[in-house]
Amino acid sequence: MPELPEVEIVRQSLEKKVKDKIIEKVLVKNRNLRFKINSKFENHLQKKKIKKVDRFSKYLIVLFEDTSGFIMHLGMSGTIHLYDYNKKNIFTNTSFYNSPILPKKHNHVIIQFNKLKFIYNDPRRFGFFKIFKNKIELKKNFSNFGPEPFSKSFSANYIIKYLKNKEKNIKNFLLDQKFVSGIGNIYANEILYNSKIKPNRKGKSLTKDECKKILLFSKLVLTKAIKKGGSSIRDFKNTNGDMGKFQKEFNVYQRENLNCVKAKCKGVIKKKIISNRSSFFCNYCQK
DNA sequence: AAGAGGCCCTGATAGC
DNA sequence: TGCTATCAGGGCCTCT
Repeated sequence: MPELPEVEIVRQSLEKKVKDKIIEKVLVKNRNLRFKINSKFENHLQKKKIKKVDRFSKYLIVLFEDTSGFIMHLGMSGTIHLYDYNKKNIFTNTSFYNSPILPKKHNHVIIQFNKLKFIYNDPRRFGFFKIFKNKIELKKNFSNFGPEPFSKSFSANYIIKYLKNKEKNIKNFLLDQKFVSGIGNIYANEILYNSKIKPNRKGKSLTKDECKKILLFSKLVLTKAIKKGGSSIRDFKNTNGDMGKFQKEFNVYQRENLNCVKAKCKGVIKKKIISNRSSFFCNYCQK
């Protein structure tokens, strides 16, 4: 599920539930996620009071009062489920619903608060948890990352300079977290559609004007997605509550062979695999 | 050294 | 209680 907008939605709703709560008990059922969960993980979390839930790129950052904490990544299939003992309901990062049904398989990490249970579920196990002792240790994790699209340092000049003389295609740059942090496959496709640039264009082939469009639409598409509650695709058919709504606004993603949504455009959305990821684009209005 | 491709893993779906 | 192939919102590692 998670690109930057989805992770931000999770962050907002998770923080409301766990802020100022004290961790009573931690149970790791399976340490073998993307990276093996540190053997000190349980002790590190024990009795800590949560000050804040932060986010960088697609990473959630749970901060304790003593400036230590842990990083969480949801990978491709990670979901968070919170069981509220008072309200007897469950919040997940994919939807809100009242049925007290929790997934049965793949519940790898359980964090117990007073009257609240946090469950991390991840079938594919591409997600991970990583503890940090202080701010410096936290920052180290992101030292190789490029700016987020909203950051001031993600500027037209930065993009122009970065893409100069580069052979790699622009789609891969948008997915490259060293270039820009937080964009994944859905939004890369949508940003390129809005910018009217074909995904296979080489970095060095982009004009200054096109670089400015990349800048503008990176911000715009992600902002709009956050406002819409992110994108919910697949696996939500059994739930009734709030889902993300941005999937209704996809212009190209998963729209293979459909007509371009742009008025008067005669184009058709094509699908092409670029670096093992599906790329969708209009064969007419994207140049 | 930049860039392409393989791979980690499970589950849903389409096609046979 | 069919089987098999393909694909999925990520990103690290290896090879050239």
